[in-house]
Amino acid sequence: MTPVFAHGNLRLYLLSLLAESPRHGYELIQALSERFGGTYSPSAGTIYPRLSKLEAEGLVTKTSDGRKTVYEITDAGRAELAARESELGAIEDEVTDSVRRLADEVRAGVNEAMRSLRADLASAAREAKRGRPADREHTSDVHPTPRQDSNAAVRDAEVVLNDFRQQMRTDLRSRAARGGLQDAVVAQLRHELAQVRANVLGTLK
Amino acid sequence: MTPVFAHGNLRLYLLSLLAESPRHGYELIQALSERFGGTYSPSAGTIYPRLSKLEAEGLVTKTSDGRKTVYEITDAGRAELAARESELGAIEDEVTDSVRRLADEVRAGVNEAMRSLRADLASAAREAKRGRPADREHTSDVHPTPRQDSNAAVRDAEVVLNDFRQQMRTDLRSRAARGGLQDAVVAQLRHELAQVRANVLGTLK
DNA sequence: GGCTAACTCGCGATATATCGTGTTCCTGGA
DNA sequence: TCCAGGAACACGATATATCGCGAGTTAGCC
Repeated sequence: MTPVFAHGNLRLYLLSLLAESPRHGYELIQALSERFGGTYSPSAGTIYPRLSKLEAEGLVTKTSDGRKTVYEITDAGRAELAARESELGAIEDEVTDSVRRLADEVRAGVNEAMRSLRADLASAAREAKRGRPADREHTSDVHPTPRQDSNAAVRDAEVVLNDFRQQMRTDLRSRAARGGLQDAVVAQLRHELAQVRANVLGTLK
Repeated sequence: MTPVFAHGNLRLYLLSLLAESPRHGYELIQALSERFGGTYSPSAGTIYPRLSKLEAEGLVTKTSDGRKTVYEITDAGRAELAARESELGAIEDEVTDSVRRLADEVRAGVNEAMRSLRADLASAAREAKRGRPADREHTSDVHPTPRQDSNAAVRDAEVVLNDFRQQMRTDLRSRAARGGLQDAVVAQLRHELAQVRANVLGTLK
């Protein structure tokens, strides 16, 4: 993965941010993210080691303040910054370019497309292990293209089933909370659901 | 945003993971992510408070080991888990459903589409300024108040509901796999379930 | 029995820090 | 002058912990 900041550039950029005002680490991450339209969010693993280094070099000072750690630029830091101010504009342009390229890659990426498929696979694996009849419906689908079109009906059915279960649960629970829930009701539910299943199975045949 | 784990479910699920083997917090996050096909990755802010709570309740123990903090289930934890083992299957299914729905939303989402645009806007602004250029499963409370009696029926009902859902799902999916599942069947299912609910509600009154 | 105030919970956001990998840069010796 | 080895660097992954919001649940009062 091509880094957004080239060798030494982040160091200088952090210094320029701290020249505006003292900040703590997380604020610097946010500031960077904001400056590049939310597209680039440097990870903590990028920022904190750099800040430690800057401190070791005497360009910033660290002040612990409760949960936060405020960093402040020193005179030496300001001097360093002044000496290399001309580089800053170029750095910003470079970063903007990198970030734009990254965004394009993400947009074209297939990354997100397989998520629901993977969820199905995981659940199928789990069901198989539990000894239930595994429903391997999607496992043969090699293509990342989601099966939602061909299976819209199945999906609808799942929503129907799930909603029903949620509602019944709420009903029964609130009933149990005030008064008791008789076993007879549960028996009735069991019976009626068995009936529903038989009916649907009949239609399918 | 609808939570993936319903009220109290994460607590139980974490316990079940720790029953398999002691783990540290980050491992639990990974384990959860793995179980749901990488689709659901609980944040640290979800896991650590829950672990602290479990520790305060005496269901797990915390052992600091260098950079890591290993959590281990206690006998009390195992007891709690055993008492509610029947709920685990339902929880897994629920989570799978939630996650699938979430994935569908993301897939349909426009989120990523504006990124590079925003990067452009941010850079333009900068140049201008530069002057030129699930439901509720719950129940086991924090306080070990034994009231299993009123809950036994609810538990039974939950098992009934879950089994039904599981079976119907398998039925419908295998049907969809060989031939098509007509919308009419889904409509029928919806209708019949509404009827069942009305009947049960009638009995409750 | 009904209502609501208090409490619990899931979770993203906030906050910090280290480690390992792959790359780039720089320096001293051939 | 060239180039090899090491230092410096950017960064994702690893690791932990707290805060506050919104939604769900319960307990207690009437």
